[in-house]
Amino acid sequence: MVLARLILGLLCLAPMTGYELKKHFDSSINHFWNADKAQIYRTLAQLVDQGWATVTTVAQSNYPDRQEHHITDAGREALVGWLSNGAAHGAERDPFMGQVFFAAELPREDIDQLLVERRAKTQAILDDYLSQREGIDMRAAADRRSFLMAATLDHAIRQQAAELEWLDAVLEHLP
Amino acid sequence: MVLARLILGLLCLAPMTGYELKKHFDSSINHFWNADKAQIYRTLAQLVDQGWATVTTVAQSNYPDRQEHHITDAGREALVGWLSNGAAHGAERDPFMGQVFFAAELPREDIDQLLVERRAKTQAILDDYLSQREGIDMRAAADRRSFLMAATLDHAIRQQAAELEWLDAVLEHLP
DNA sequence: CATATTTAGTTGATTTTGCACCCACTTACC
DNA sequence: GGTAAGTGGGTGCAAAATCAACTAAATATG
Repeated sequence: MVLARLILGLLCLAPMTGYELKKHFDSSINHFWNADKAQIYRTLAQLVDQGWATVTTVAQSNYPDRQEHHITDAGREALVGWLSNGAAHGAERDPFMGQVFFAAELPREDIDQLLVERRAKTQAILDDYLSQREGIDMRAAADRRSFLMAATLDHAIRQQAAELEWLDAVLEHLP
Repeated sequence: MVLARLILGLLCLAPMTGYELKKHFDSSINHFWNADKAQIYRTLAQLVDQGWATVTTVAQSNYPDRQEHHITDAGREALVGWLSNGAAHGAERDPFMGQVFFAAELPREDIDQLLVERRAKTQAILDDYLSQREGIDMRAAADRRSFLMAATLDHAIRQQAAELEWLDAVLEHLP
């Protein structure tokens, strides 16, 4: 399961609660993965069952107890195992492309609307990624870890930019 | 469900068997969606239950009977309904980007290997898309339906090309 | 002549996902 | 002072997706 590995990756950076993991998914990881809260907690439980993580309850003065999850050596091994084997390069699912593929069933104005709406959303996402990118210290990107993390964001930026160009081309040439 | 709409879209082009649908997914649609055989047959059954498609058994001399699925008017309505509402623009899941994000756990040579392998796969996929693209009659793309279908392939080509450029940039600048 | 591959469809088990809830307590805002 | 948002953790359920096997006949390939 991919989600399990991503969680292991994050736990490898620091011990964390499910709640904190969810925040990471929604902020740092959102450009290439998203995860449901419930799924994160369930996967964490699995990781503990498998011996890839351990939990320690840390009491706090005001807030609820933290269920801090720590990666184990076995967990690190599993992560490295996943990283080393170049996975399947499949899936690539995009419902919007499905809509475009069959859009000829719509009247012309509705097709334009579909594309224009998508353009706005894509632009918004691109802007979001660009502002995330600005927040990254370029000196820090000299170290390999930060460089690679920033690189995935760059990838997302390139993808969104390419999609914008494509949308404009389609809007222009649509017969 | 997205799959149900995609199947409706294909049935809209011509009545088909589950087997033929699977072939379409593996050839014409593969650049933005893939579907399991079992799932296609189950979704077809659902479509019939919902009244969005009908089945007629067509006997053949040599081969097994064809369960030909025809879209109904209600099915066409459902398809158009899906096409008109600009869906959520979410998901964007890419396990490989997860591997890159955490690749710093690997020794330098293994990171290079990960990227180089991916480069080869991406190039192969791009070549495949490009050869599919060659097979498209440009005169036919003057009609709107063919244009839009070809456009989704162009999108995939742009995405793969952008990924290649990105991979090269990462390979070059990785500290 | 034997072994794949193609056509066509089906079943079962399991996993993964998504959605909607629920708890309890604290701090911030108007 | 009340209502929202944040911290932290969960449950239950259903839909969707995946994997693997199994049926069965015909045709193509070596």
